[in-house]
Amino acid sequence: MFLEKRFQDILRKNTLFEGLSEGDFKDLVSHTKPRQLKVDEVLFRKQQSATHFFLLAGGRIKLSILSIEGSEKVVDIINPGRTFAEAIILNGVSGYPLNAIALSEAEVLCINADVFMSILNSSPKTCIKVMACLSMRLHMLMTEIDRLSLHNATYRLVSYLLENVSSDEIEAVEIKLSIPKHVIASRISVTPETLSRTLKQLCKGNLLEMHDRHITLINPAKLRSLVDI
Amino acid sequence: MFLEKRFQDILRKNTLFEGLSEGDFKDLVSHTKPRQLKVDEVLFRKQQSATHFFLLAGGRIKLSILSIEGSEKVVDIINPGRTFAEAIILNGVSGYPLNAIALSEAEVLCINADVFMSILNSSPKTCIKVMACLSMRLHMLMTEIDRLSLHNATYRLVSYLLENVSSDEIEAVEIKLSIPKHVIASRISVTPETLSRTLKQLCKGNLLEMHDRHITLINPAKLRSLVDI
DNA sequence: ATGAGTCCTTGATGTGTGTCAAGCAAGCAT
DNA sequence: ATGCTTGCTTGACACACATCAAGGACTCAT
Repeated sequence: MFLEKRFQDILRKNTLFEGLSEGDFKDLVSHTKPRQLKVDEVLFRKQQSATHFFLLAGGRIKLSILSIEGSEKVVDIINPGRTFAEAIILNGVSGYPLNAIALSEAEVLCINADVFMSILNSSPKTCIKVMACLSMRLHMLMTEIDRLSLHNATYRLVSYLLENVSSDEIEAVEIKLSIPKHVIASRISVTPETLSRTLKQLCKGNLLEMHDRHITLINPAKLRSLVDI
Repeated sequence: MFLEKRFQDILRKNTLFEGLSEGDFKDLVSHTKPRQLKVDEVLFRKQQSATHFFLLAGGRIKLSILSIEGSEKVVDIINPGRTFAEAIILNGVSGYPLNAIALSEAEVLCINADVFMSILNSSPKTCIKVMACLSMRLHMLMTEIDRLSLHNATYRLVSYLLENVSSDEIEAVEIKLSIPKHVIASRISVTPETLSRTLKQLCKGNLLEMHDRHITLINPAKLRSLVDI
């Protein structure tokens, strides 16, 4: 058991592992390695064989795919504490279906897929936890499809912003964007130009204020009413 | 055990249940009821409490959500043999996140969620199967998001059509659409008008022929090259 | 200081797709 | 036959958003 204590704590806190027996957890820990990433460093590429899944300990990571013309679409932005690629290893055979690239300096825990699978095979309780996690992610993706197909750029931007504040916020809130705007643009499937213009429009409508990466939601309730169904 | 033999066979063949012990399977069967649906009949509505999930034995069912203005978006079209709503019951508390409505006369098997959950709790093997199923669905949703955000109407239509033919088909293939075109339009997130125009364009480009609901893919390989990344 | 490289903004222009409106064909009830 | 409904098509038009092009503000290396 060589993994630093702080990493072990992070692992233990994650929903995926909190149900594990002490023995299973030790087993998992002994097969988990930390890895440091520099900005733009690639954790894994599409098609690469999926031997591990990951827990982000620090920094930001983008999951992205490449279109024919070479333009990049950011499918998801991973924040610290979240696992990713765990859905993929359940399919066993195939490789990663997308790229994982560091947006900033980052620290990930690499969890051995085989070890995790053998733990699942012996513990229904963990299985249920994992399934709950998967089905939550499914639900998120469904709402994402919802957004993409039913709504416009303003809607997508506003709901992205609102994800970053607690849902009962009434007062004005300031958000500090931790990633470049063009990454957010890709995340919500618009061009950087459109994002810029949409933000400006919202400012003009007195719904938010903006200074560089500091965005103040002046009236969260009103913004929420824009996107609620 | 009152369920008709043919229904039991359909259940047994599904990947979700093929790993079950004889005892568990009998248990499940005794809590599974068939249900007949007429065209446009509602199996369940959004928000309704999720007590069952389903296996389609015959006919077609659409899963859809409603936008603010009342327009409908078809999220998925279920074909016979597929289970649906099983991801939802893992979340326990909440209700169905979408509507399920029959596109034709249909026959569904209604599987009791509680019984299934208790089986999961005792059988890691089944858990893994379910997880594989969930993660496959995750993967499908991701490619769906991919399509929606990276590509245009033609792309989405062509890949929808290609889903209906085996992937090694070289010769011309005829497809008979089993559902109205406007449902397909909603499925691929375009209006019926756009679908009509796009089909016409593909005809003009000698990529397919169309007579009512009979569509002939003249050159599947060329179509595939349109959508492959 | 100077130049190069990001990141972001802004304007001009183009285009894909939605919207509105009309019409045709087929099926079905009266 | 007549009218009604449903599914589909077609044209005219509008608009959201992408694309192209340029420039400003900032950081960093030299």
